[in-house]
Amino acid sequence: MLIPMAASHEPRLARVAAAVADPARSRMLAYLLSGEYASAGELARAADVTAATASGHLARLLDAHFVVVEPRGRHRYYRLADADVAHALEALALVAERDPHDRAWAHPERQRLRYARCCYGHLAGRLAVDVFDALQACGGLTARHGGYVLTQAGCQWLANLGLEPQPASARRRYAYACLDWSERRDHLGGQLADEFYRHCTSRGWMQRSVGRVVVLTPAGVRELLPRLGAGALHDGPAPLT
Amino acid sequence: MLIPMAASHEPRLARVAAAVADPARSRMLAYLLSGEYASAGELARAADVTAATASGHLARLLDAHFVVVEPRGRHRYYRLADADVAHALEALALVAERDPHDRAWAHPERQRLRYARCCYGHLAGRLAVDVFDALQACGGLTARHGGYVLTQAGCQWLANLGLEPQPASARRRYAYACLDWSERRDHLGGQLADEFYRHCTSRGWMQRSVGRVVVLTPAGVRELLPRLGAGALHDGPAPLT
DNA sequence: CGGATGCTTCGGCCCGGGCCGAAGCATCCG
DNA sequence: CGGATGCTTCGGCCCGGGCCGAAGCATCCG
Repeated sequence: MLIPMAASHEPRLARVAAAVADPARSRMLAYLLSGEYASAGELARAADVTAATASGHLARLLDAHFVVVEPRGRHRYYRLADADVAHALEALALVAERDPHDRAWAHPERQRLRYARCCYGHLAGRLAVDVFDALQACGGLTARHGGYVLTQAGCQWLANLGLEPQPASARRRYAYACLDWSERRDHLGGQLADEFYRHCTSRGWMQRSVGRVVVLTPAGVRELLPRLGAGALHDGPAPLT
Repeated sequence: MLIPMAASHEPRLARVAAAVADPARSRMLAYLLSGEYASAGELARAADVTAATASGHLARLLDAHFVVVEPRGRHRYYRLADADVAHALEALALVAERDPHDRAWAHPERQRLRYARCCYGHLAGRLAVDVFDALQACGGLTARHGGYVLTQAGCQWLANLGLEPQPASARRRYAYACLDWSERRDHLGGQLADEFYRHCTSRGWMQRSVGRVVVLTPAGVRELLPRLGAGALHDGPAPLT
């Protein structure tokens, strides 16, 4: 009332929430959140409804711009529309899991997802937050037009890990803070973060597992973790699958 | 299906989303998001429903642990339950506002809220993110048991602003990354952040306005902004109310 | 080319939950 | 103490939208 934005703004908020506020749709969205993409039939099974019902729900999720679809022959593959949607879902899930706080995260699959996962070509999760923290703690990054650039100290820190970053491409953002939904913290995104992730996998420090899960290898535990400040060593899940 | 967590986890996600997925409730929540706390009658007016209807909705929001209530005589004052709830609402609002991207933020009230506001005793918003960035860029913080401690460089940076921080209290967290919903970035929370905010207000660099809004004074523009890296100077709203 | 497969559209059923007015209860205030 | 105020509880109305089976359409594959 006092704040005029409220009147025009809130119906949209309700409409967006309504897209999630159904057991079948929420199961579909959770499935996509862990899994990346899925066909309509796969989502129908995940939501435990008939294909007809699933189709209606998917039309609604498309309409709300929660998912996008790519037809491939007689299949239609759905995935979450963008990082904002994934973030909103995870923020809601955090509220949902608040009370029995450890229960849901305690599931091994979800715990691994929380520790390290892929996020649009770069690393996300607890491990990625630790990397970002370590890079910032040594003064390795300075803010520059809405993102970051590496300082001398930052280059040195990466060189110690054997990574010599490419020059910044003109076509994409070099480095920016990307919200980490599971940690409620930032990690690094952009060209530099992609290079870092590729470096880690090519050195065999981590490898892609099912869905978006990334697992740390023994080599990663030995060679990467010690570089990441005091908190990083302790409480990841068992690094081997 | 593949991921067993889905089956047990998602109904709760739907239940939480359902708490928001109603025009009247979403208007109430948005009102509390900007405004801090409100009586049942005030929320009924904000949601444009009768007191009876509002009472039902508020019971439901209480049940979902979205709000908490404090009775004060014949009034009952409601506020959002915690920062997780505020964050989830704002994450949903960002999805809702995605398409006509600048429209909602363009409202002056909301723009000021986005630039600087109070968040449980410390500063939040774009300005707070800039402060956090500046402190990290100079290597002023090191990660320590899930939070941060000041380095020598950090103490120096604060001393340049005239702030000599108190020793850490045993009873609360000293400094931690607090998710900034409007910026999708972190800012600093905890004892240190509270001291920083009090210092800024006592120096007259900023002052509390309506609701949670904090406005920067000309003194703040002159004495605080120049310390905050290159990005901070440019695009805040007009600092004077 | 024709059956199988994947998905959507259409109709019709049903129910959770949003709405209000009236009544009830507690607090406040003159 | 008694009327006014703030809020909730109770009943009863109504409708949006979730569900499925059947039918329809496109693609695939032998």
